[in-house]
Amino acid sequence: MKTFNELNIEANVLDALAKMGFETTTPIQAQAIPTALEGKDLIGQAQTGTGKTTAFGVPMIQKIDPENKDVQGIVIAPTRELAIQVGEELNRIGHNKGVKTVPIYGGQDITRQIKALKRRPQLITATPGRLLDHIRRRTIKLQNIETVVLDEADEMLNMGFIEDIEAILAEMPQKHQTLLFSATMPKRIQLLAEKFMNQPEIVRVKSKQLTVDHIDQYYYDVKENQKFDVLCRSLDIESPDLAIIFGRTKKRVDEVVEGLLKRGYSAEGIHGDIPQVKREKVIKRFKDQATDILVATDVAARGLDISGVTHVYNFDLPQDPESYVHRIGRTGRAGKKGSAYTFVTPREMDHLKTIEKLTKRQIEKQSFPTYKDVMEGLQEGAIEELKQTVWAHEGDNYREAAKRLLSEEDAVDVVASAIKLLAKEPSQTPVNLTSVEPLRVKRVKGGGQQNNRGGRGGNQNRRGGGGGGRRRRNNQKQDGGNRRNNRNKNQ
DNA sequence: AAAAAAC
Repeated sequence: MKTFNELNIEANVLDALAKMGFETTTPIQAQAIPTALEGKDLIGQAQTGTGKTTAFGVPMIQKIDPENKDVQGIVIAPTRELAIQVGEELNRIGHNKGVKTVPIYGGQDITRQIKALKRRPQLITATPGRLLDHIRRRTIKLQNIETVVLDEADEMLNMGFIEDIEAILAEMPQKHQTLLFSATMPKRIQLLAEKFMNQPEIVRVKSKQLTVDHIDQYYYDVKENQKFDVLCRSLDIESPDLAIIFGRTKKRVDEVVEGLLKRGYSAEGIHGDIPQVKREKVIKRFKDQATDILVATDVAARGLDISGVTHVYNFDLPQDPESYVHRIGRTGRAGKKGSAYTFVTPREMDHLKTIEKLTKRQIEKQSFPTYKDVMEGLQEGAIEELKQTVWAHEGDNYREAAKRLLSEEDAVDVVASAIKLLAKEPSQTPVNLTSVEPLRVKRVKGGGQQNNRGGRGGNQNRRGGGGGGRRRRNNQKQDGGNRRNNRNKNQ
């Protein structure tokens, strides 16, 4: 494993990386940084969560002349949140060098962006449409662009941005370096590379490194109308620190949020019809752990890097098997462990098999969570919470109160009552979801998938038995109605 | 058919 020190990175960038806690490189970084530093065009076939942003950010920033106040680099990303996030990371990497990055995306007041651009950032991270808008308004000038990065190129293709991308690339007046990152390399992206790139070097992260080894994957075999109750039970048993729940449609997301709120969970939703300002607030609250549960469409499936996400739920199977990998990649980040639970209705079982083939991992069937499981889980959690507070009361006057109580009541009864008080019965408020969208799967001819993953097929069945209930509960509910709204952060 | 994205 290589460290950043070995890669000819200039001191102040290296220093910034160290401050960010980055020492050893990921495979894509080790391969892409030296190539990009040589000034070569590069195609990086790598997925989200592999350290891509640093892989292109370091060479991009190293190349910048901080005395020059023109825009010297542009990153194009498929979603607004991603543009924001990449911008934040570039700002950190470029901080010591005095390199400024401004995110440019739709849904935000354009005069505000023009003001930010007047402060002369050297880097811009953008979504395609708004970037094009600025280019045509001449509020972003391209004459000194040195580097262009296309992030998640295949996703931009899927979302129909390819014409915008081509229009942007065609506007570039002079020679520049182009770095293209894509999880898959469909024909259309290859053509784009041929047209706009100059003898690109191809860097591939091996298939095995693409898979998500530290994420435990499970599925629940459910009927459509059981999903919501199973979700709540699973949340009660698992007690995630932070969870993301993916739904298939915007309406679906709204309904799940509403249902969760009705039952006392702390949840917020995000999708493309939510006003941009609210979207950013929702993400911020979730990052700050002020909200425990984020319910989302695939707008949040790619690239979002939120630390502390312990659980991902696929409330609905994703249409596109690729999307499954991206969704579950929101957990288990930075080497931490994560769990992914997928709800599968009987007619969707074939689709699940397709996903298993793609990820080369078996997704383990999880037994239906019973009410008894939930109560056991809640009780265990309550016991855990009690245990954590036991020593805290040493020597204070609560001990005296406890002695008085124990002189009157049976000790076991007292503790049992305490557990019962803490292990609040889950809300049974009826919730009825109406937005059942049947899954439509593209028919694929003769197995000719367009995903050239370069690996063998077949499952690598890595975990045999141990199908039973595993439970880890850390945080516990507080009192009454807003039990999930207050979090017990201190151990 | 849905999702995302420029006004």
